[in-house]
Amino acid sequence: MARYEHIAGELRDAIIRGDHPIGTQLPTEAELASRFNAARGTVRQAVAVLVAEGLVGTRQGARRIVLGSERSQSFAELHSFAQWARSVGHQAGGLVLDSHRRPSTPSEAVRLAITPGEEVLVVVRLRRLDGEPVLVERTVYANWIAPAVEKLDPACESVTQELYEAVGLVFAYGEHLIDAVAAGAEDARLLGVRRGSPLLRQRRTTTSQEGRPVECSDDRYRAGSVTFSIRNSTTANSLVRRAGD
Amino acid sequence: MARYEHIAGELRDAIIRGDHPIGTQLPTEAELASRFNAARGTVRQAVAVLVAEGLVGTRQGARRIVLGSERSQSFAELHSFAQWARSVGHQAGGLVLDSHRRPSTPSEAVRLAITPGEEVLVVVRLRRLDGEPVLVERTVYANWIAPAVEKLDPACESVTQELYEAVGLVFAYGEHLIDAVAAGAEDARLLGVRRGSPLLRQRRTTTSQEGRPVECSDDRYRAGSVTFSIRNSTTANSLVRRAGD
DNA sequence: TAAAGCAACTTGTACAAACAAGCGAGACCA
DNA sequence: TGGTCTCGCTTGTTTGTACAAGTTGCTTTA
Repeated sequence: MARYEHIAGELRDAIIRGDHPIGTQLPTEAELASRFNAARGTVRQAVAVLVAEGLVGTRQGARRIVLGSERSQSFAELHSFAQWARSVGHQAGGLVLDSHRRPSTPSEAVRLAITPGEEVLVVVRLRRLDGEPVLVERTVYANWIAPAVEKLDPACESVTQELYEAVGLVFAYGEHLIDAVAAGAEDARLLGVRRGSPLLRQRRTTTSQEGRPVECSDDRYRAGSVTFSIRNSTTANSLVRRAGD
Repeated sequence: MARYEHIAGELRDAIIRGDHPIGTQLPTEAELASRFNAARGTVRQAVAVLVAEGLVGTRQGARRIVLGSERSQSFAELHSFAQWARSVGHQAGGLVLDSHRRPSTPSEAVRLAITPGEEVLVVVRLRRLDGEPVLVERTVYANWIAPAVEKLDPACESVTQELYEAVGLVFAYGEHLIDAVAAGAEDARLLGVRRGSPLLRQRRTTTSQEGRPVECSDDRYRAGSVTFSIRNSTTANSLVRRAGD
C-alpha cells in the first residue's frame, strides 16, 4: 500500500474511533508529517483522500475540520448490487427474466458509441434483497460483450464479479442519471407494488477501463428500499443537477 | 487563478471543443508540461481536476482517456436552486408558505448538532421553475442563523446568495440522501399533482465553512422536473448507496 | 505459431524547498 | 469600547528530482 494511503487510513480510523470528534480541528500538516515521518506533500495527499470522502473540510489558512465520522463505502457498490448488499449485511439475489438480441435504437447507439442498428443484447433482471424484490434492471449490452453475458448463470448473484472473472472486464467508469418515475404495469407486477407508485430510477452508462462503453441500463428501485447518499463541498464536487430530459 | 486551474480550463475547453474526442488519448504529462511550460506536478494537478469531474479516465502505465465532453456544473447548484436554474437557462422563483419556530426533535438535534428541544426555525418554501411549481422545500434552520433567515424576503429568489450577502454565511459542505416517495396531500396540492404520485426526495444537511451545521431540509421535486447526474470511477468516488432509513 | 519476456513509455509515489495567500488572535489606536 | 492592523500560523501552489509500478508493443524463443 502506498504511504499516503496508509496515513489516510490511520487518520480515518482515528476519526471513526472518535479521537478527532466532529467539529474539532485536525492536527496541522507539519505535525502529521513529523508524526508519520513523511514529507508534507505525502501528508497532503493523505488528507486529500479524506477530503474527497467528505470526512474532512479544508480551506486555505485555517486548520482542517472534521465533518463526519461514518465510513464511506467504496465504489464497487455503485455498479455491483450484490457487493453493495453484502457490505451492508444483506443477501442479494438475481434472476434473468428475459434476454434477447435486437438492433440498437439511435439513443442506445449514442450511449454505447456504436453504429445505430448494430445488434445489442437486452437483459431484464429482477433483483432481490433478503428475498424481497427491490429492483428491476433493464440493461443493454454492447455486442462485443454480449457472448460473455449470455454465458452467465441466469440466477447469477454478481454480474460484475462474474464478468471480471470470466473475461477480466472491469466496470471502471459510470455516468448516472437519477430521478423518480411512476411504476409501469410490468414494474408494478415484478416489484409487487401498485401501478403508478413511486420508483427511484437510475439510468447509467458503464465504461471499461479503456474507455469503451459496455452497457447502459434503466434500473428502478422500489420506494423505501434504497437511498443514494452523496457528500459534497464547495471545493471539488462530482454532482450535478440537470433539468429533466 | 492558479496555474493548474488555468491548464485544467484549457484542457477542458479543448475536450469540449472536440480537439480530444471521447475515447481518444490525452497527451502525455511530459508533452503537456512542455506545451504549457509548467512542471509535471502542476500538470498532474490540472489533470486531476478533469479526472474528478469525470471527463478523463486515468490508470497507471496507460495514457489517459477522454470519457466525456459535457461541462460539469460547479457546486453551488446543489444548494442553490436559483443559481442552478440560471445556469441552465431557466428562471427560478420562490415563495415562503410558512415560517415558525418550535423546539427541535431529537433527530433534528442530532443532524444540527444542537441539544434536543433547542428552538429551531422551520420554513416551508414552494419553488418554481419558469413559473411551474417543481419543488417543495421543508427546511429546519439552527437557532443561531434563524434571525438572518427571518429577515429574508419571502419571495427571495436565492436564499444562499442572500444569506451570503447578509451575514457572510457560506453553505460549504453538504450531505444528501436521495430517494423516491409518494406525494402526500400537501405535496400534491402545492405541486399540482395527484396524491401518491412519485416525487424525487432529497434530504440534506448543510454545514458552514467552519463545520457548523446550518440547516437540514426535506426537498421534494415533482417527477420529470429535475434529474440528478453523477459521474464516478473505480478510483475516487463520492457516492454511496445505502439501505433505506 | 504462440507463448514468454524484454524494453520503452507513461503514470503513480515520495521527498525537499520556497513562496503565496488566507485566517485568527492579540496589539494598538481612536 | 470598538474597530483596525499587524504578525505568526496554516494551508495552497509550484518547481525539481528520483524511483516505483503498470502498460504496450516488439522480440525472442520453444
